[in-house]
Amino acid sequence: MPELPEVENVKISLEKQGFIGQEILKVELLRADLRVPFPKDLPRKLKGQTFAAISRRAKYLIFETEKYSLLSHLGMTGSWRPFDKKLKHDHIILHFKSGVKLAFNDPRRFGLLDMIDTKDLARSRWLKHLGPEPFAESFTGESVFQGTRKLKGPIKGWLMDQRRVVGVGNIYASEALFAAKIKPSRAAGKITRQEAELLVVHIRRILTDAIEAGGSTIRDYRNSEGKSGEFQTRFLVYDRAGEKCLRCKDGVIKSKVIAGRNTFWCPKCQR
DNA sequence: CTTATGGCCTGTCAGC
DNA sequence: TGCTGACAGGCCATAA
Repeated sequence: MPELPEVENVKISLEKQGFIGQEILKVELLRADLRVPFPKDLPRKLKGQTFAAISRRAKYLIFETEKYSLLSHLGMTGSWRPFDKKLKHDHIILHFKSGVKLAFNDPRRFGLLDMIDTKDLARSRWLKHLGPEPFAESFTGESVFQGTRKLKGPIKGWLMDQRRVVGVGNIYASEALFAAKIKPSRAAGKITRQEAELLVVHIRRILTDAIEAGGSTIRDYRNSEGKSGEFQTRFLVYDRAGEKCLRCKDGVIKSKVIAGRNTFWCPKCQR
């Protein structure tokens, strides 16, 4: 579900609600697993710890304590919210010393929770294969150009491959390629240096705008205060199949499954 | 190494 | 009003 802007907004909203500095008194597990089993020692390791920071790496949200980190992935439908009353699909509830509680809810259960020693985070099985953050200095037009040479798969798949660059999922891949005027089906290896440069600029711009707009809500996404995003009102191609292109006013937006997911583009102004 | 595919789950919506 | 099938913002294992 959530891509980088959505996860970033969950992080911001959790910070805003004062979850940093909260000491965990009790961990209430309502089931044994999500995408993978919860570590058996998860409650024992969390109990007595205090959240020192909440961070994001790629689409992972990480609650850091001095010793351990609770790493979470929202999958398609995961959400964190201050616990008030039990809802269907609540899977874990953290009880804090202040009396406040925090619940993780995930209907489809594509999400993930794991406990990792904070010092080992970057080397963990979840984070070690990840590519650069889109805002990292190392992510440049030149690095995209070099990293795509000779690849035959579609550029859209490359963008969504978290080993290449993180945080871009199905929606923002279509939007960024539209902005850069590149057809999603084009072989990654055929992207020119100039196009790679444009792509980086637009990925950053779109992600930045989407973060500021509170992310995109198609259906499920809410931040931890229950607020929907607004960026879905500014999609230029995503979910617009059959509509006139908003840029060239001539092409009709097409859609087709590329890299395993529905993809949208303008056949007239994307090459 | 790269790329394609299937599977994990539930909920919702369109079409019958 | 059901029922069925397709589809949904992600990721991983597997196979070719």
